[in-house]
Amino acid sequence: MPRSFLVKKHINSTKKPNYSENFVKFFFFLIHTFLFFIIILKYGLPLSVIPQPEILSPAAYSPITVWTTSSLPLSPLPSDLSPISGYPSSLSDTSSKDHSGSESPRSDEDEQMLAKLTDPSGVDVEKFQCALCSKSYSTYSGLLKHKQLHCDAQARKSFSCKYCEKEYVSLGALKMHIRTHTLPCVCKICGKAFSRPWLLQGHIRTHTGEKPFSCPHCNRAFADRSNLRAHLQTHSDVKKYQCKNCSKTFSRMSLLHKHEESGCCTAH
DNA sequence: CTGGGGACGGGGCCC
DNA sequence: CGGGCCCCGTCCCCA
Repeated sequence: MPRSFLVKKHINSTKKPNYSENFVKFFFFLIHTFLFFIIILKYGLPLSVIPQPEILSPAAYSPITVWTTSSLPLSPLPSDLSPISGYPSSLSDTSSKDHSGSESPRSDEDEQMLAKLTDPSGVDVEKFQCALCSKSYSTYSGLLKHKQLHCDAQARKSFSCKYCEKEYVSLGALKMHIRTHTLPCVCKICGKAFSRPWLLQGHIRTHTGEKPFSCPHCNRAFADRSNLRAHLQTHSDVKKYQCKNCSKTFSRMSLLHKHEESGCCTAH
């Protein structure tokens, strides 16, 4: 039963691109582009005036881009979707804070603007719920950060191994896994290959006879820490693994499995 | 058959 | 992001 925390879980088994989501992004891009030209036509095009916040603040967009909690876009606006520099940068800020909803002081203004953007009347701004995991946040920014860090990442990112069928949620985890296929660490003595340097080190001890892990209860020594740990169980009165049927305890899970397979469980 | 040792795999955590 | 180390676990072998 190998642990596989990093193995990607197929939340909705989507390796395919989300075309509907892309369409929504494109739709908002068109709206923003259209608004941008409307503003240019209305106020002219002196470049020094373009970033005027009273014109280009998100509040200026609120009559058009009001997002209710039920119609929020599933993914954050990409930076290239924002046609103006005055748009709140926190929308695409993945580097600050976690998804717990606690906000940094520097983003308070953005939060207020987002609250206006979301609901100018100030009514029902406490509830921003993730459609995937139902977690709620008091601000839209909090919801965005949550989705960027967790749910969207889980749903979108998929790093597949080219040697087998495994998928991982992070590139680092995938790279680490690929080493189990490429086996870059080779023993100079016998030529055996390993995925990681410390595995090779442990193997070299089988050649040198080095046993750096000593038992404090007897004079035995081991080349592998895990083997020492298993050995320590033999000194313990309380064995770690217990049979549910006969309450007999074992020092190793493999011994418990053997015991169960030998018929203890079926005998009861 | 059982208990224990040897060797090793793989993911997580920390720096 | 990568390396080193830790922890948990498995498989095989032998007394």
